[in-house]
Amino acid sequence: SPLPRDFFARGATEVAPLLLNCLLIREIEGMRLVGRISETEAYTQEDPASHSFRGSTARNKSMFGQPGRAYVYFTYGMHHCFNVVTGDIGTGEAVLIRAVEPLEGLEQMTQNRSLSDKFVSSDLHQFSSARAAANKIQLTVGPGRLCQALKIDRTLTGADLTQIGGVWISFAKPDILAQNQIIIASPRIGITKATDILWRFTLNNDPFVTRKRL
DNA sequence: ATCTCGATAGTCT
DNA sequence: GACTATCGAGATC
Repeated sequence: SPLPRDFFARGATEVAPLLLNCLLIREIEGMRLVGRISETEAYTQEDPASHSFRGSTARNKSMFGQPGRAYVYFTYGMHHCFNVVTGDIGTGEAVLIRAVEPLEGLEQMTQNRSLSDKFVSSDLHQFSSARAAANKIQLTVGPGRLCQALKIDRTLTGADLTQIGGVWISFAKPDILAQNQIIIASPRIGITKATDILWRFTLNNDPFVTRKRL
């Protein structure tokens, strides 16, 4: 079931770690693609690294809108990045989803990523091999990669993530506390400002992260 | 395992 | 005109 609006109506730094292990669900063309969120980053309005730092613009205005909706931007001329808007209306905050573990629809994700059919379909049979894990990482680990795998682009900006259908987010599975997992905070990736702030969140011993060294 | 670099187009100064 | 919340290939160790 979807996370409620209240979940997102808090600061990005609070929401970002809580999104770990929640399910990102994409429903498109009669298909259902599911990933477990494994890496997030918080961006706030007072944060020089944030798109919202210099105020609302045509591109980032959804960051200042209703919490629980999507902000998807296009960068480096070829990649999309998927964000979850947080905080009260009028505050420019969001959580960047940097990686998920692919759970459902792996064959479709493989096609969306333009990877060879053998690449993942062989994994379905050799499920626990190291090769299978490495291939899954290629599928959805990285903000640009997961958007390509889940067919997420700018047209989804403003999509309501608290409502089933299109793109939405479901409660954590498994529950972080129940699993005795530890949340790790580390510097955000790919930015040049505010690099000392530890607003990137991952779980200990989770292989579905963009960098092993933290 | 870690690095360097090029691709490519939208956004903002 | 400069920069970019990235990725993949190729070089180098």
